[in-house]
Amino acid sequence: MDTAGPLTTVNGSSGAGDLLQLMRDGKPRTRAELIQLTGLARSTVGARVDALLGTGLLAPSGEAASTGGRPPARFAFNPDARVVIGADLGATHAIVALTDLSGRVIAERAEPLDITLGPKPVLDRVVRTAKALLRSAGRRQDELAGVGIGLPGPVEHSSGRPALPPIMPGWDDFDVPGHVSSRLGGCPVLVDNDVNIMALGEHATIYPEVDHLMFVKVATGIGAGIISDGRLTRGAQGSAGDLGHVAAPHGGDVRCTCGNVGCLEAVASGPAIVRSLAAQSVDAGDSRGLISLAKSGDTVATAAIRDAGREIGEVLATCVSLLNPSVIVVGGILAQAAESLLAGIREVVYRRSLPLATGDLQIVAARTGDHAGVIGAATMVIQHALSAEQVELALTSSA
Amino acid sequence: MDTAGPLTTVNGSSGAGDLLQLMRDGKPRTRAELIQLTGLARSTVGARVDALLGTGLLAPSGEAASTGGRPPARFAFNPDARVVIGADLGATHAIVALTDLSGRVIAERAEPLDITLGPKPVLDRVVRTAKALLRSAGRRQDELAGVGIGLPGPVEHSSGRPALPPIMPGWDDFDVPGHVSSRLGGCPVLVDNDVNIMALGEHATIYPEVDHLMFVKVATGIGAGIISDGRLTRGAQGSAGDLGHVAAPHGGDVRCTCGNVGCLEAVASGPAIVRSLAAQSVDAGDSRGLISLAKSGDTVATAAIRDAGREIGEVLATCVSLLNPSVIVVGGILAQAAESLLAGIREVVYRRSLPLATGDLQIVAARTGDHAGVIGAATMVIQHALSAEQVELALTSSA
DNA sequence: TACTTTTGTATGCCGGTCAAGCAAAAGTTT
DNA sequence: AAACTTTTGCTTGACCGGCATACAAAAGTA
Repeated sequence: MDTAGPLTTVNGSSGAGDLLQLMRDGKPRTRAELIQLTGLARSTVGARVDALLGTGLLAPSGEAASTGGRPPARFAFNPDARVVIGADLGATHAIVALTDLSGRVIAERAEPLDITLGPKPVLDRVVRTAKALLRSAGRRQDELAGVGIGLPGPVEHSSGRPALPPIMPGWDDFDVPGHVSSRLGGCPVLVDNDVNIMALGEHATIYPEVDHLMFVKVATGIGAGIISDGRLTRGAQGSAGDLGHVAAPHGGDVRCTCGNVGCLEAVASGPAIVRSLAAQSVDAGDSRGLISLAKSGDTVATAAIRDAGREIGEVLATCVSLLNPSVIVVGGILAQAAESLLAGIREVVYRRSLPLATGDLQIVAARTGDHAGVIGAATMVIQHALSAEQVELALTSSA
Repeated sequence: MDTAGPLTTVNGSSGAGDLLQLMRDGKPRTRAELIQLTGLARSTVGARVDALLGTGLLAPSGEAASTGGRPPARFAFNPDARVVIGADLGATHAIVALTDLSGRVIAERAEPLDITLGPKPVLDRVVRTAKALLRSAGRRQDELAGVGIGLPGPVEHSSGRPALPPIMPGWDDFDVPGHVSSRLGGCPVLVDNDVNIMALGEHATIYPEVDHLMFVKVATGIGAGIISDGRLTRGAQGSAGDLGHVAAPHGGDVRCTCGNVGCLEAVASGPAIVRSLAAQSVDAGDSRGLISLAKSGDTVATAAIRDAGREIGEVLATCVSLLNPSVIVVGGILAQAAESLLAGIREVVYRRSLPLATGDLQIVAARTGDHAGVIGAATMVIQHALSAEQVELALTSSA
């Protein structure tokens, strides 16, 4: 006899997470298609679909054409079931976005914010903005699946604590997830390096099929996020991808802020290019000014950017040989002068790398643009919240 | 043996593979300890232990001290349950070894073998040697868990076919596993690049706890095998780690066999060092001669090796920044002059890399020595054969 | 209205796991 | 030698997830 109190619904929800993974691509499917796709029994698929409909993660999506009988109902992943906050903190600005579960930005707010103010004031500001975004979108806090934060420095991802960040005084070892989570109803908070996050965002939204990708950010600093076998590579201390202080082949003995000489960042970053222009009596002001110059067709500026691209290309050629990626995405503010920068990079990489490695290597500009950071931060949270384990945990606890 | 009668033995073997993973460390344990460790019920653990005892993968290992009652029986992983063949093919030699399931070499045979003879004669020779080793060790062919083969060129690991190898004429796209497996009773045959295989071997046998490791082979060529997050990184076309034709910072315009100039291999490989000594009127002969010279204390030779180390170090510094490994293992014949080579490498890497990345970075010589290749090849097979899925598959099919 | 196809619901079966109990085995203590 | 302890083997009953099947209701087409 069934001693268990309430009528235990025919089937629990155990494998429902796996089914959701299939639906993540957004394509609507009928039950029959899911049976075909998973090889599960009809009753099992039915139960799991029901469970996912209950959470809202799956939603009806019209009917398919009838073949003479009752038309099958279609279901699709419902990105609006919950929302996510993605935050991209730079040295002097913060962008906070509210996205749906597909990483689409619903609302976004950018504001100047000096990261040197320290973690508490900065994060409190982010939290305030997040709450404002939620409110303006008419979403409740319990619809928030989580918060993703990108920081301009090394972060130990597993704990969410910055690790000796050079430009973030007061942030070292600060418990970012704890501080933010307690102010947003205890939702999950994930933190990572800004470059890793951009790599994640570009990979998930533009190149989901590509298993080996490098995202290179060229701005005030130079860094890379590495997707290898479809997963982000963080390295032993989480400092993987730190290309800024690699030796540039023609770095000479230009002094770098890190104390070393000839670093890539000292010859090919935004400020470095501005300096080299200054030496040629062209005053670009800052990176932004440099981009304006380049866009206006200034040949000295475009040549300087192309030279920087060549220098970066030399380093990337080594990276290509080492990692054999299929795609290199170039982002950061300098990528707004993509033609010149990419021309320099491509020129060197294709010359220096072996045919086997460059066979189907693409070198392209980032397509998520200014949003790269926030989209990536949101993507990190989405991947976590929509993972099979998390979904099943949510289902069993709500049942 | 159990007859497959109606009385289905209390418990099947489904989760037995997981339990074996716990025992892979070789430590003997009692049933009680396994219950504690896995959280499974006593009956379940008992059934799984029985199943594994049946395969021989687990074996009794004495008794533990009694605490007043019947002393508990101890069990340990039994590496002698089956054997593995590891083969390391170089340009001019072949080493074939018979190992147990812990990767320990039981018997080994090295013989000169010209790889340019083409796949069939070479592989047939390997098969013959493998059979001889099995016979001399008194092992039957059905005790063979599989064959691992390392080849001196790029290999598509998933299919086991060489991919446009530069020094292996006739091997391109040859079905190595098919050819070998059909001659050895259909056992699994896994193939990979020789450097990847050495990385695997050194990682599994010496640094099992390290999640991020680079193995750098310095010999006729220069290449690296990358372990990232505990897994081998092969890249999009399987050519990851190909450091030989990366630009060396002081490569100048030395012409390389690849057609490019200034490649690392053209200035820091064995033959390159021999050439540079020749220019100083020192005749080392070949790489082997060079090592003898260095071991005899020849200062010109050791200086040249150290210089090569510096050159390699420059490239590795970039790799360290990119991948942030905990350990760099240097192997290949040149590592036999480890003091000089490592001194050069360390000098540059520690100078050029950021403190965060070098914080706990070790740069060491390979410890598996000449066996690195065969042990790695065997390790690759062992990891496959002892994976949870494979073990359970074997259990269910034998039941 | 008759036919077809999808869907919901109920039921029995199977295999894996757990919890509990009992008896045998193999020690230690008195 | 007898009593006690602890491990181990074996059995039973229960639960759970998933499968297969059956049947009826729903929602179309012919």
